[in-house]
Amino acid sequence: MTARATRSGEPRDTLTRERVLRAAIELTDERGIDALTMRELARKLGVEGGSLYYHVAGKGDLLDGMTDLVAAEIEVPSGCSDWKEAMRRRAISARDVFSRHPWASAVMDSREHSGPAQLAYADRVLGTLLAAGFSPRAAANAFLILDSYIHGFQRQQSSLALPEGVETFDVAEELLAELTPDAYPSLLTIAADFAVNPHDEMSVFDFGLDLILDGLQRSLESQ
Amino acid sequence: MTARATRSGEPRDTLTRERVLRAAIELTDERGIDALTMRELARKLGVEGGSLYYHVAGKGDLLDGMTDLVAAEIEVPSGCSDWKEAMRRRAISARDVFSRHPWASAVMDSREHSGPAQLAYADRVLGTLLAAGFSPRAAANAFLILDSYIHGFQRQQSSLALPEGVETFDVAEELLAELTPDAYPSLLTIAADFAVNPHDEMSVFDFGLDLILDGLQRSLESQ
DNA sequence: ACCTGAACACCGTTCAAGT
DNA sequence: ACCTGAACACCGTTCAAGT
Repeated sequence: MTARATRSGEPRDTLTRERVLRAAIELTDERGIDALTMRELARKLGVEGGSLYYHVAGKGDLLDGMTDLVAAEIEVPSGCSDWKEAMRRRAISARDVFSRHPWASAVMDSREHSGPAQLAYADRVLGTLLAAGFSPRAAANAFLILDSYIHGFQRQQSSLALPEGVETFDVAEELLAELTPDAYPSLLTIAADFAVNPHDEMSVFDFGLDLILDGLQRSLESQ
Repeated sequence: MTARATRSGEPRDTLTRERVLRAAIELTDERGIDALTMRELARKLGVEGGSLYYHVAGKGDLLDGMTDLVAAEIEVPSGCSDWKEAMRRRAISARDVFSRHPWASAVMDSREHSGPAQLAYADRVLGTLLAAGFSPRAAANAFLILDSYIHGFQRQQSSLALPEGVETFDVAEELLAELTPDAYPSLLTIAADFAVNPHDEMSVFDFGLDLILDGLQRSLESQ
């Protein structure tokens, strides 16, 4: 089980910044951001805590490197004539990436430095919008609005992350059970509805996304 | 300057959960979430670190209490016949509150427990939407979409929080200066535009908000 | 060049002991 | 009932010393 248990055939040679970042992402995906500790990461790599500082400037640099690798996973279709379809696909790709790495959105927002993959991502998104006829200002606005929605949705999803087997209406009922009955009538109505027909968050995301894309298209046409 | 310098006239008597939470909010507003330490908070209150545990269950409970007090600051207009205007006002109120407490949005999303003020907030928002004719499902969706946008926008704003006197286009130019010239052509175009006419984030927020509200209205009418 | 092992300052939390 | 003071296990980071 220990990382030292490696046969001599493997490329066990030495650590790499890349290998450190990959291991950190794996660790954080599996056990959450609080479990990401320099010592714990070192243990996973079969090395001592201080050794990591040879490949990474510090924990901040580690987090920056992790988020940039995650950003590289987001696909931005190019050569797609329809800007709306391109933006929809990259939004859905971003949502999928962030649901694979639920910590990434929060870490991105807490750090200020953008790596090359994040810059390339922004460049391609903005390029698509500019090519579609958005003014520089309008393109920047559209990017900001879309990303606010994508990140905000992800943040609420990951904070609502439920243990296996627990359904949303269980939580809703439990929540309401511990409160005085008539204190929150509207919440009760919503919870009751959730208990009857379960909720599909995916389709809600798509609904809101199309709503924003339609609005952006309208503003583009009346520009 | 020390909290002990209090004349005997003041109600110096004893600590309260309320006073602990208020001091924690003040400390975090002034010096950021990393500066919020049990020991530092205790020092601000003229008390020892361990004493706080008499008024607060732990740091998690402290954060929950803080966010609930912040949530209580958000105004949700009631008795307003126009749901759209009510939602616009509460969104702008939320944005103002979150810009006074830039740490609050991230902390809310990282914690799972909602306090009474947060529940009351949700109840009033949902109540407004239900009264306007939204189905329970549609009201829940609209709430989720609007809050995703509000929180996501705030998160990007606070991560871009600039030191006093630094302008957005300074940052853009500095960013691009350290890169190979032609690597990010679209980013360059945007940065150049920002350098000419500075950006007003407030109006961008309003633009995106109205865009979403209009879309929700359309979906309500065709329901 | 890469890693160890020990140290430093700091953190959240607990708890006997004081008043 | 409320607070102190010291302890515990943990954290990020540094650095001489090893190979």
